Amino acid sequence: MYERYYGILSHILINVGIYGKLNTSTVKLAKALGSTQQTISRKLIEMGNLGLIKREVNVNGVSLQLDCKGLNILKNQYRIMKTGFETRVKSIKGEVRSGLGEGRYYVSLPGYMEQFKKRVGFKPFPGTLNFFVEDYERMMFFLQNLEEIFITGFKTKERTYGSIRTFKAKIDNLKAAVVIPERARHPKGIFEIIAQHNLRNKLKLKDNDKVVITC
Amino acid sequence: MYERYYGILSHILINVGIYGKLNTSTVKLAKALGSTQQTISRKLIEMGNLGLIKREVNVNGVSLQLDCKGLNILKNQYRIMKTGFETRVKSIKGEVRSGLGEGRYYVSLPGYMEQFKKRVGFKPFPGTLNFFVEDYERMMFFLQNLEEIFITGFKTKERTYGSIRTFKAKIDNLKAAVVIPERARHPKGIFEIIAQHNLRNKLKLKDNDKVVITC
DNA sequence: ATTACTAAGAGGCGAGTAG
DNA sequence: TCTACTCGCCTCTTAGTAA
Repeated sequence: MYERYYGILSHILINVGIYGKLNTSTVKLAKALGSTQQTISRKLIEMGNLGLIKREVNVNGVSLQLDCKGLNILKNQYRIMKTGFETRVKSIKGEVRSGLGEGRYYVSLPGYMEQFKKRVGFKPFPGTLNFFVEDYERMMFFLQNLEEIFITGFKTKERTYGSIRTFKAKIDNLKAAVVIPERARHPKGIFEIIAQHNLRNKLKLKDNDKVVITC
Repeated sequence: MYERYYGILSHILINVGIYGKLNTSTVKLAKALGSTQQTISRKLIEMGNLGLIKREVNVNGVSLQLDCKGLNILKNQYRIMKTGFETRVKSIKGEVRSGLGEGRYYVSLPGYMEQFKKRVGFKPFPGTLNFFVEDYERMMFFLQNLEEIFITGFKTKERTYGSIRTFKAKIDNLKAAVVIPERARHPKGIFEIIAQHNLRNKLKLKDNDKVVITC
């Protein structure tokens, strides 16, 4: 609902804020928004009738101001986006799981290992610790908080290896990184983490033990 | 451009953030967004083709993830709104001007005066100081920073008096308020400010003197 | 220069339905 | 169930043009 008016509403907002009157013309607006004079003219009339904007026509063009309803539409949209972008999850709880040993194989490949060493800040132990996170959505917002390092894929004569999304994190205050291979299919909620040492030994972890990953 | 996809894009963002995969179905999405299964299905295909989302169809429904382009669209829109809503202008420069004495008349009306006393925190001197602001847009963002008090209009036997947007501010560290009558037509950039005392006397101001209004 | 009407064509929407 | 196609309807867009 009202999405078709977002362009004009935001244009007013960014130019004169929530209280100001924007003196412009349908031609200028059309150019700014990649539309036509006729379409803008019609939309402004509609928006006026809907109570989204206050609109005054004068000899130089039109004077536009956000009206309550239009302002609320923008505010709601802003609130949604703010939640999405600014939600800060500082830590996440997981349970240790056994993987299939694939992580060990991939991490140990020089094509990945060299990039980890150079860009993540440690030479990873050739193996991954798998863990399960109950609240997948929360995990995603946790990842948004972490510094992302993009490990690029590579090719050998035999096959292609995909890229790996890598997020710097900490486990028990040890430097670590959550790794999400572009192509790998884990069951939902299963993630992998790498660190300089064998985490199972170093932290004395066994399956189903609780772990906390932090920023 | 792409406004028609904002609903779906924001829905993904708020549910699983910028990295997550959202497991849903076209029916669920349609209900959540007030649309129909067919329309959502078609839009998802379009969005996939446009590179806005990564889309996987499975037996339970669809799995959706923001793709670079879709994420950038959201980020741009967010940036625009953030600028519009969060721009913080702490002070504004103006030059003293002479008004037409209307301010004096209106402020002194009991219908307004009582509200000022009760809600703005001082009994205003019956007169306004007019000032001119070069950067109208900046002034609007300055106003956004101030506490707004809405002074409602009233009727007498003779006529109707409109409402006055009132913003608490300071001039030379004195409590004051910028007043913008709903109906009054000032030339662009001309504003009025009220305070407990006669500002022209108290601050020894004459026309064209510089003043600074602060939060 | 403006805004905005008209009319025709483009394109989105959703009921029905296949797979 | 699910997705997604077809097709009729209707809305939106835009060129032309009036005021």
